[in-house]
Amino acid sequence: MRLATWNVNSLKVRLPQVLQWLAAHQPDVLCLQETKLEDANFPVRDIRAAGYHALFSGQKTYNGVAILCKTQVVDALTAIPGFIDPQKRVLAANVAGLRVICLYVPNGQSVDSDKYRYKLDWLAAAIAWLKRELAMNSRLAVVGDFNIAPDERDVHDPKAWEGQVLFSAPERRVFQDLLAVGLKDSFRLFDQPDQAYTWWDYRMNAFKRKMGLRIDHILISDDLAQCCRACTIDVEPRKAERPSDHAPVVAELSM
DNA sequence: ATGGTAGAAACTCTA
Repeated sequence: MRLATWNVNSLKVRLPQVLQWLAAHQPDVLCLQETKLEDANFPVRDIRAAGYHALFSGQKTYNGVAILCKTQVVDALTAIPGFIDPQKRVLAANVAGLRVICLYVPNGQSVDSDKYRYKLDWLAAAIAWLKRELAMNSRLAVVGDFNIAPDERDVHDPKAWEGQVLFSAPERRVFQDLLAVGLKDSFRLFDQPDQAYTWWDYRMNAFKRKMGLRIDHILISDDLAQCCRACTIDVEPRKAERPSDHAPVVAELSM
C-alpha cells in the first residue's frame, strides 16, 4: 500500500494539482494539511469522482487537515483528546488496515513568540496521546507537516538555521521524544540523496537554489517499519505553476 | 539590514 502526505497550502487553489497527483500516483491514503477550507466547502464531489473517500476537519483561512483514501474509514478523531484547541490540526482514522494520524504541527513563528510556546505545548500533548494510540495500534503511521527539521542533513544551511524556529534545539529534542514513543522516521530507513527537502520558502528562489528543509514526515511504528519498502519525496509538484511550498512524501508498505 | 512571496480575506495575519 502507498501512504502519502502533502501540505497543499490551500486545497481550493491546489485541487487540480491534487487530483492530477492522485491520478498519477494512486496512493491508497493521502493526508493533506493546510486545506484552509471550512468543512461545508470541502470538494467532496471532485475527490469522490477521482475514486477517493474524504475525511476532513477544517476551518476558514488557516490550518485544516484531511485524509483521502480508496476505502472507507472508521474510528475517526478530529482532535488530541483532552487538549482544547480551536485550531484544526489533527485527524486520525483506521484505514486500509492501519491507524493513520494526520498532523499539522504549529509552525511556531519564532522562538521568542507565544506561538512557539503553543507549538511545544501542543507537541507535548500530542506525544502523550500518541503513546496511548501506539499501545492500541501496533500498525500506526503518524504523518504530516511537523514543522521540525530533525537534524543537520535536513537543513540546507544548518549554521544559519541553528537556533531558529523549525530547527531549534528544543524542537529537535521534542522530535526525538516523538520517535522515542516507538516511531521511526521512514525516510531515514533508506539511503537518500543529499539535499532532500520537503519545503522551500516561496521567496528568494529558494526552490531553485535548493534552500529547503525536510519538515514533512512519515513516522511509522516498528510493525510498519518491518514492511516499509521505500520512502521518497516527490519534488515534481513543487515545479508546477502556482505550487504549494511543500512537496509530497510517499511511503510504500508491503501489506 | 528584517527584506522577499503566497494565500485568504479584508486592508493584516500566518507561514
